[in-house]
Amino acid sequence: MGTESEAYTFDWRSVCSITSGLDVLGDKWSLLIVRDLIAHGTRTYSEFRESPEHVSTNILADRLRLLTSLGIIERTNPDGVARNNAFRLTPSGAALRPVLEEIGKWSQTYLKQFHSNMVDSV
Amino acid sequence: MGTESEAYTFDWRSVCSITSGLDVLGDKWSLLIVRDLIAHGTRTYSEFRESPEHVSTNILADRLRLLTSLGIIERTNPDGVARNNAFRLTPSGAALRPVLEEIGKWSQTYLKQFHSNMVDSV
DNA sequence: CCGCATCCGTTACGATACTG
DNA sequence: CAGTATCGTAACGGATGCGG
Repeated sequence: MGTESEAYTFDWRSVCSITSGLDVLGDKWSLLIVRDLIAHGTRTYSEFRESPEHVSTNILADRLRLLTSLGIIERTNPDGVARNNAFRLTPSGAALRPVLEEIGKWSQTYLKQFHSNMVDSV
Repeated sequence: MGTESEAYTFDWRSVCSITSGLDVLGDKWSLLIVRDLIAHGTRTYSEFRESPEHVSTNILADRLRLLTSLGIIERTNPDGVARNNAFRLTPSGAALRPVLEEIGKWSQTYLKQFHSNMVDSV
């Protein structure tokens, strides 16, 4: 298939806003990219790779493309070459902070019994 | 494999609380089960199936088992037969309400341009 | 009927190797 | 350094079967 792609086509499962949010963000990696950008401001491809969860390259590239196409993240130098061209949050992406905060608070309260060495974040 | 199973074993990707939350809830279905229980109080297996997203039976059974094993949901009649034995939220599950609210608010603000007939919920 | 388990084709994921 | 190609594995999703 094409090496370049815009136009992610979404199959929205229903008109429910929660469902639609999960259609986009309901996976194990997308919100971690947002987390890294909240924590660090900008982040290059290889810096994302250094995060402790160690996302694989194809998943990372796919999610960066997806989040970019939805206007959640963007390149810091849109017209530059990819090399050392970092990503940052758009206002849409920055608005995900409360989602991450609530997930973090819930996990610390209700998941610690299953995962004792858990730690704060964001 | 076994018809009965407790003991879901989790591979926590890191000590980050957000990551751990996504290890558990980072998929397209688990939080929709929680949504239905917030909206309706209790819900039987077949009632979950009637939700507009139409989860398939094996996924639903798997998620109900997972959420139960983590103490997020429970049977209304723990010692009764499965038939017409509804599920409800535990305090842990009820505490996920702010997560769903934030996802819903974000989607209504930033996803409506991609999904115009989206609607409120929870 | 209701609550699943099983089967099976399709899609997504994940590790690694490789390229401009 | 920023990805893409490949390929084996796991998850998903629909259909169906089956016991209670």
